[in-house]
Amino acid sequence: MKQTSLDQIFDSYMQRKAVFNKKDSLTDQYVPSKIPHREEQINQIAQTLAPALRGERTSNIFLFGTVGTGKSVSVRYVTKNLSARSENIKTLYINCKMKKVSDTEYRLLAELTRSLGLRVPATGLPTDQIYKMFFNAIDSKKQNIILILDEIDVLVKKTGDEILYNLTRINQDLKNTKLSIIGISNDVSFTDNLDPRVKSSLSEEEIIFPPYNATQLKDILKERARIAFNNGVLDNGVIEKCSALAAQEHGDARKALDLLRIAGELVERDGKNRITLEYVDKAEEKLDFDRIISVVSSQPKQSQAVLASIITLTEKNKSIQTGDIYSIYESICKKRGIKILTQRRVSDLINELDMLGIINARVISKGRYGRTKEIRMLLNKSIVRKIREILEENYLLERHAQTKPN
DNA sequence: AGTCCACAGGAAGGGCAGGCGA
DNA sequence: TCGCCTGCCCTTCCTGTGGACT
Repeated sequence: MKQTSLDQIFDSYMQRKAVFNKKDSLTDQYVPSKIPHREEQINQIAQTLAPALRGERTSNIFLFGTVGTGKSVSVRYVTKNLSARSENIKTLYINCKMKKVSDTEYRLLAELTRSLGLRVPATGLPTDQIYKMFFNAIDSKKQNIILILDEIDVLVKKTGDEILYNLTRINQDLKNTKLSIIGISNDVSFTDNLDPRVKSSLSEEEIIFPPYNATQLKDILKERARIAFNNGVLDNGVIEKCSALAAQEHGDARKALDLLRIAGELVERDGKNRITLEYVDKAEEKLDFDRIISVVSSQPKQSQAVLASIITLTEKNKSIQTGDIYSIYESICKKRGIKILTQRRVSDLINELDMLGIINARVISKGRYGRTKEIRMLLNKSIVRKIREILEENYLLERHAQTKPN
């Protein structure tokens, strides 16, 4: 791109009336000064944690609710205010879903210890040693520590509940520090499979976060939009539309905020200064598109090869089963010189693609003809086309002679 | 009622890379 | 450098299974 055109872009950007005033307030890191429709839950959390102000140990709390129901933000809201009142109250927040950061017992303890200012190697130490390090780090002075484990269900599903057992018993050995745990789970039935001892000590208090309805989402968006955008930017009905779309997704406030933010970004990019309903549609499309594309691009080669097989079969419009995928997968690997994994492993890779929401895999029985998984592509044609391009670039699929018209 | 298909998916363990202390 | 520890990816071996067919 030539220098002049860059200047033009920057100049015209600066000349335009800005869409955003404070974009941060539409992200999920932002802790607003009030959180509509969560007063009851916030009070409950605050009452449970209040004894920390007197240096007493507080009950462990378990928060349940689907994605975007305000669990994390409510907890952060309370702990932020609590920490402001006392220097001796420290909050450790960790999201257990962070791949390669906190999704195993070792990594979780390492990350926690690191957040306390110690240097910890990424691997290499025995778990009991890292446990000791963590223990010593938190027990170094008289204080209350509130440990927030977000998406705790992901951790337990992956590594078992032993770590929770250890953490919930740690208070017996701590001399100075009082530790309490706040577990946050998106999976409502999560505690059913926990060790009863862990369950009882972890859920001394249980708080449910029901999904927001469209009206509640509207209140939340109004409040945030007031801070986020400059006056007169929003067209009538934009907030309502974002709320309605997010309400369809199990009342997910995060999605509602994302829609609003991306709509604003798209408007800015087009050099306009009004967010219209049309831009909400575009934002929704972009949200889906971006998520899937980044997921697919970051998949390892083997997983992409499996996906390439599925796309090949989808294009043939046949019903797709594990065995079909495996034979196409084998031929792709042979052609490209990739190591061929066993069917057992490929079966797991198929399950992973299912978990990512790219495909739908359902176990079916064909009676005499065996049991298998029936696989369906979940994505629409434009996304599949884009994925195809990515796989072509990675030499996992042949280039189409020409793209078919729709 | 029994058989049998084509897998599903659990359990155990091998091999590797990254990292530690001695 | 060596022995030991970890997580991760993968294989091998295995048991389980829904329902069409005999």
